[in-house]
Amino acid sequence: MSPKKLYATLLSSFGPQHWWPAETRFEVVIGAILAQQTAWKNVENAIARLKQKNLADNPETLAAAPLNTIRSCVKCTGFYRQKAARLEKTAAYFAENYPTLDEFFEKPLAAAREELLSLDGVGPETADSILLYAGGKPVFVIDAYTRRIMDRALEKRFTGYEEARVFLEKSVPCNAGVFGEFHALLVELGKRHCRTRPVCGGCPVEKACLHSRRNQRLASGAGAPRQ
DNA sequence: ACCCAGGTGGCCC
DNA sequence: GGGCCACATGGG
Repeated sequence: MSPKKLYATLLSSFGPQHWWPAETRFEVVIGAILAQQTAWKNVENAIARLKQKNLADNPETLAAAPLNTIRSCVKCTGFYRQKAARLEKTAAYFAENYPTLDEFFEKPLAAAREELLSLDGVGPETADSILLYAGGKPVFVIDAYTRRIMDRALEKRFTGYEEARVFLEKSVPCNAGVFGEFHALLVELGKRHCRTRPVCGGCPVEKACLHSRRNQRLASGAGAPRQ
């Protein structure tokens, strides 16, 4: 199946996902860091706590907040000592250089991307999430779901992040709205299927259903695939 | 009592 | 480039 076909299939079965769930650009930045290796529900919780203390409004206030306060807010997302420190440092960087974030996103894409990647705790996926969902830049976000689905549904393997990104960016119209929707749909597919059930019925993309490590193990011999 | 979650950085070969 | 580890809470 081609990526384009996969996109069409997912869009018609799941409908638009309206990502990224955030009220401001800065909330996207915060959420992108907090969402690492964590269920989104925990991120919502953490952002709600930050907002309650008015710490999610702008980089300055977050940068000025006591580390322990940030920790207590983000504890529910795991890796909370790391994440609190990285949030504070990232906030300090923007507060110092681009207080409103607007000037940052006016920069050329490549320059903005490199700058994000230089921040502690911001790797390729986090950087691209910020560029795409906060900045409206046409970059495709590659996450674990996307890789597994590419492996199994498209039977395509990539050597690294960049190769996967370029491939997906070329697979559909180069448009931030389309990229964002496609990525959100891939995550939705991953979330709905196969987390608890090795084989799911009614999946719009059957081959994508065996994508977790556990399910691959179950499917590849040891366990008889049940139905 | 496991396994997994919308990763990243450090270190090794 | 690839493999392994630490980071840590919350839900299935």
